[in-house]
Amino acid sequence: MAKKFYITTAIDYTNGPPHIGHAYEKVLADAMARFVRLTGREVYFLTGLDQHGQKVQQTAEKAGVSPEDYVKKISASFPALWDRLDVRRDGWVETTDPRHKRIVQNMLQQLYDAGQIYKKMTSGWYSVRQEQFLSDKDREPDGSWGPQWGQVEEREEENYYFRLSDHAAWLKEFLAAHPDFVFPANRLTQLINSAAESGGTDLCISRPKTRLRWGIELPFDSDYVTFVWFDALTNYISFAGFRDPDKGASGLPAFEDLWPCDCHVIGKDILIPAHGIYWPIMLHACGVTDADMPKILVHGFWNLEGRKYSKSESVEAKPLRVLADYGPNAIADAIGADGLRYFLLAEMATGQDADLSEERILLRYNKDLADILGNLLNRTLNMARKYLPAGLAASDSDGELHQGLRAAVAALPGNAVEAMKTWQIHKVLADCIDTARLANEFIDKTAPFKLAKDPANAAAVAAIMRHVVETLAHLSVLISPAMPSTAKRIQTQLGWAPPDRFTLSDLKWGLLPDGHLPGEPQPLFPKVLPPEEVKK
RNA sequence: CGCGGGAUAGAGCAGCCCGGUAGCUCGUCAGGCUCAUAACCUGAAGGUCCCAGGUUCAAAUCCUGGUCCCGCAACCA
Repeated sequence: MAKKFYITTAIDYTNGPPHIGHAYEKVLADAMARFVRLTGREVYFLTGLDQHGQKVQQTAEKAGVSPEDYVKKISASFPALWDRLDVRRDGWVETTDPRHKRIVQNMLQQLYDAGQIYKKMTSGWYSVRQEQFLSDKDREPDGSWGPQWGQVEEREEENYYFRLSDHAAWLKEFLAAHPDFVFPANRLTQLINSAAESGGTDLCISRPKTRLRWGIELPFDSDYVTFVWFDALTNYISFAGFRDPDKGASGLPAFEDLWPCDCHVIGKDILIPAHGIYWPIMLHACGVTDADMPKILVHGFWNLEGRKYSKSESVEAKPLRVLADYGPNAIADAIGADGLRYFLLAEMATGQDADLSEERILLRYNKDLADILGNLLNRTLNMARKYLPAGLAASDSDGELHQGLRAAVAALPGNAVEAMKTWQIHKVLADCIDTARLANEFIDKTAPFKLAKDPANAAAVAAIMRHVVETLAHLSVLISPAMPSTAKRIQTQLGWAPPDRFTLSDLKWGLLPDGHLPGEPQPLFPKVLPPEEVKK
């Protein structure tokens, strides 16, 4: 079998319900996966949850429940949201999964046997109240420990360390030789600089069970668990079927069909050091070759209303008029799952930061989706049914405006493929909306609603309607990675659907046959207006 | 001189790599249209492209210096 396109997201930490950043990353990866499928390639999309760790243990204790029960409860809210948002995953990660635990222990044992893991005593400042060691970052500006830490004392602790330093030189060479390891390029630069400064430090990979019991036990010392690095990063490989002892029976995919991963979709906060330094070195130390290293796409962050509000002393946060809050569920309540997907994907240039504000959310939805795209479909179907009761008809009527629209539509698939080489999905969407604008202009300028008054213009009207309906059919396919259910709704109304195994290269003028009768128009995106604007 | 990003019309952004009339969306103003979700289409006003130098026939774009904003800095998500 040909290698599938293997795409993953960061796994979400289950110490709270999902927020907009979680949703963006999953929607982005899902749209990428759908786009690649549309080009005809098989895809495996993996996402899931990081359930271990100190914060979960502490939060659970505070709530008076076991970590197992707490995780179970919080974990459910993630897949529920992904279902709602049409995030179609092929595999699902839960780090408490015994199949995962087995591989983590296998890798740790291998590295231990190879002398890559050793035990060392270190000392540091420990907060008794928070049950954690503190770093200099936790100090107050004057160097003291803040009152939130309670009593702070110097403590000694023995832990296991991974010989990161052995591989620092390899990593530098690897990064220099593989500029496509990280996208966008500026993130790679940052990583290379960061790797160049690194060197001597090894990575602490354990916690004594006295302090943290909620994790995967070290296979060579039952008094310790491993945490975050070997626990979470390894999901990309364990759930891809790496060293699967029950191949075929485990329910995991065949590793050779997936690896190396084509794209780890992650946020900019976890590139350095986790995904850019630890992860490739872990893989390298376990014997993964340079040619089999994964690739990484780094996306930006959503800032809440320009982040100015939290800083300025005038704390007057803008009151929300339509949204209950800025959580993904509240936004989807207002503008639908595809409305949210569209906003997230269109508003953020992949890799950059963007602002989250109610104003922008409503603008994107009401303008792009309702006025431009939705209204285009609506007016088109109304006219088609009125003027072409016998369905689409052949016509040799043509003109510059017709040619212009055809040329714009014909350019869409190629432009989309080009833009998606660097995952610029916002460009694909902007292109689609621009084409819908052009179709609106085409209608206004050719004025079929005037021509239709005289039966002598039948051929001209037929040509115009054919052009707009074809345009809409093309657009429905091109927006489908970003808005899968909207694509289906458009196609239902058009009375057309792409046949099985339809790919982008099949997207050519002439999708709809003569005699085709478009369906009933239904508003795709009802306007969502703030209360004071509904007045009339 | 720790690293990286940003500064372009009232707002949000593109253009910068590969110099050549400063562009898009929203908002504002005026007009058109009526098939359509009070939607659509056309036109206008609005900018010292952060500052100061330099290179050039020509700089938003290239070079140097500076200012301000944001993020990250390798033992704990």
